[in-house]
Amino acid sequence: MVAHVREGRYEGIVTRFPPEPNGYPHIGHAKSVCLNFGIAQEFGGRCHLRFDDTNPETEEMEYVEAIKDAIRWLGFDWGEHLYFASDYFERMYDCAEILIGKGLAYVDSSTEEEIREARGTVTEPGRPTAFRDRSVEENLDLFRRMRAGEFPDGAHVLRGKLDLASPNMLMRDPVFYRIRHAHHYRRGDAWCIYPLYDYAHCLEDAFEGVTHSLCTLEFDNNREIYDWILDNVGFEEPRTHQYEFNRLNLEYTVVSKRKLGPLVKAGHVAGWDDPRMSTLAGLRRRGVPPEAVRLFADMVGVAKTESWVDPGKLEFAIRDVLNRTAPRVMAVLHPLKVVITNLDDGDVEELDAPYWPHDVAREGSRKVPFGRELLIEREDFAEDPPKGFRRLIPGGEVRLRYGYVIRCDEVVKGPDGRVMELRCTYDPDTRSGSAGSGSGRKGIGTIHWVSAAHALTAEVRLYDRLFDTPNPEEVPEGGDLVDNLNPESLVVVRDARIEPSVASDAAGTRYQFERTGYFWRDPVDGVGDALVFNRIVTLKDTWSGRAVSGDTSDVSKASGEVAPVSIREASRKATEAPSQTPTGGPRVSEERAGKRRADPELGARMLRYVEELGLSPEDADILTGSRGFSDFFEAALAEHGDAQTIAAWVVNDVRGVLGRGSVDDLPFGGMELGKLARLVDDGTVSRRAAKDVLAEMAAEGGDPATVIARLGLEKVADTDVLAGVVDTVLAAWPEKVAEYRGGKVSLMGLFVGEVMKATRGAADPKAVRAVLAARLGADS
RNA sequence: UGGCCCGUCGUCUAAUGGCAGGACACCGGUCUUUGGAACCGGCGGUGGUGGUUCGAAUCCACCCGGGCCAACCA
Repeated sequence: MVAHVREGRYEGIVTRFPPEPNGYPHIGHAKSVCLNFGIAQEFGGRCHLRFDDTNPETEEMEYVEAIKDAIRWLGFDWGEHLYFASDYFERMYDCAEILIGKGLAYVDSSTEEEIREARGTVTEPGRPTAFRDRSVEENLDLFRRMRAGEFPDGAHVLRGKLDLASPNMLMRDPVFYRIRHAHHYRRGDAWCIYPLYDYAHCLEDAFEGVTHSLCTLEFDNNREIYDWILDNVGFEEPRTHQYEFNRLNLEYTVVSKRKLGPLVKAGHVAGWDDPRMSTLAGLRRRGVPPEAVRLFADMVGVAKTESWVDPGKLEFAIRDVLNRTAPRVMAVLHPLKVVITNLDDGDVEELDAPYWPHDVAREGSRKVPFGRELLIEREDFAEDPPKGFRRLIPGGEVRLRYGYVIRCDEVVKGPDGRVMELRCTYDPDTRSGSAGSGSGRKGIGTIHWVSAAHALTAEVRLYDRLFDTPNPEEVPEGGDLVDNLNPESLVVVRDARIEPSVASDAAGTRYQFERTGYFWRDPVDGVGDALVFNRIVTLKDTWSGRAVSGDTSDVSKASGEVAPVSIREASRKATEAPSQTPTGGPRVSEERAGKRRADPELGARMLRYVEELGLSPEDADILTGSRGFSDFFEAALAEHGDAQTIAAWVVNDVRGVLGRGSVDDLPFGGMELGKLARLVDDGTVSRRAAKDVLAEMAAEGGDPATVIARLGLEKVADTDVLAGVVDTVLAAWPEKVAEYRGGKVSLMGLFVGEVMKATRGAADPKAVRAVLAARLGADS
């Protein structure tokens, strides 16, 4: 795409996000949205929002609104470029008539079953149905009557007339239109024929002037039809082209409308916007800031390899954003009463507590009341502390965040032995920020707290991942997705206590509850007086992780639990399993062997290449894969004479420039290759530069000597000349030279490469290496 | 089983045939009135075997592994 922009191939970049409005968008869609809108932004182009609503049976207005909401929430704007595929039905219809007129589409009156059956399988070609050879007139007539509503559902379809024997199943006369007397959510009953994806999508892109149509990997096979339709309808270059990227897979979650829906229906979650859902509505309700989703999309990137992303990455993105934007307040989830014995009932001090830690450059603070009765987190006290415990213990001290150091003098227990209350004394000289605040108490822990008399009671919903296996969709025989649900994905704490300041905060404020995580008020259940908080994400916790791995490893071993293996690694293990046993015989392609059996002459050449010419069986195999290829080799050999050299050129380099084409399409023949090889031998051109010459010949044709002259690639092997270039290069990379002399010999490639670049590939690399070695070895 | 796509640190992702780099995770340290954040350091990778080349993650071959395709869904 960068290349397209540089070449000026398109006037401007146009992308599109093309959802079907048949469900709620999820985090996977967010990746696509960020990609499409992000590219448009980056290249100064535009991105369309287009609803791909060609299937009247599944689509609803509710979903188009949900999708628009989600995109706006993510922070993107389609401006005036809002489109609906259903608005293009008339134009699509016209295109179909063009195809019919060209004899490239026909009305098939077979049943669905018959068509499927006649399509063949991946190993057997398809065969025509009885209607494939209808006349243009008959097809046109039938198609018009299909539109007019003369036929019931399924009576006819319009199919492209492509190639029933294509190895690509999608090219075996795909269905373009089907009859559906269904009510469309936007077009009502205006149409009773509806186009299918492969037919419609490329046209939609083309109508809108899209330049880059980005879709997920599984549409790879569809690209062939995409191009076929556009070419045959008559769209000319520069037109839209399809490019594929990897869809987002997130471990421990499902990213699929099809799988998400049943969870909602069965009541395993509270709805499409349940905060545990991977829907954008769910993420949004949970409190995830949109900026974090965008950051996450950037972090995972795009590629063509199927990837499974660790949800820890999303969590990192969320924390990264919230750390900078969420004010700190204090809340106690599991309260334990602390009585400050050297304070009287009426003693209340308003302590100043900044909203931001020292490393977040923001201003602001609130008052937190401090009095005789406090509440601290139950787990911040331990009668029998583990090693390294830095919180309150009997007789020990701890600092109250923004307040004083207290000492635990007495532990009061109930009849059942449960700790009911801690009786402590505070040290008035240690108020946070005061002169004596740190005196002699380095290394002391700090805990959060609230004043019992002033704290507000709140419900806090602690969310965790919805599933407890990396790939929830992978279920054993007879199992169900539901079996993989994490039973602790939601823990509700009903009597948490929170400092009173939050009552007056703006709606939508995201907080950090110090030391416990990021939270915000649930936008549905937490409005008005109802204090209901959702945990957005925990804080990173290096302590409990350590404690857990230390304490419970034996337990998990005993219970037979196996550490979850990542999906990628599992597949790699499978790769390694079969031992690599190099077979004794030559490795030849079965396909080419077949061709040789069919053409005895090729078989004979194979034999001759190995026995007379002394080529390796592998090379001989490739060279005899077809008559054309073999002829090319022989023509080159006739010109040059050395079989090894020519074989290497043909096998490794000619095939490289060929791409998908055949040698017969090359604008030069074997003879020219032979000449080129001779020019390498006689020192006219370096082998390296000769590759560039070959590429040029493949692109423009021509005689090798002429191309060399035109490109100015005559070999430079003169030591003095090279020495000059070498010195220039070394002078430009002083620190690399030092590293090289320090032992990093892999840098030689860099130097050689730079010299080659400076001479545009004309230098003799062997000579360069020699000069370089001399220079770098000397004066060290 | 035919065709197509894809294999780079545990994970995600870079590297016109020329320095295998970044991020997350993990481990260690510094700092710290959040066991947070920040900072510093460490661990760790080109699926395999051959070939071409001065030089291969990149080009060629074979093998291994993964994915997609036989809806009148998208």
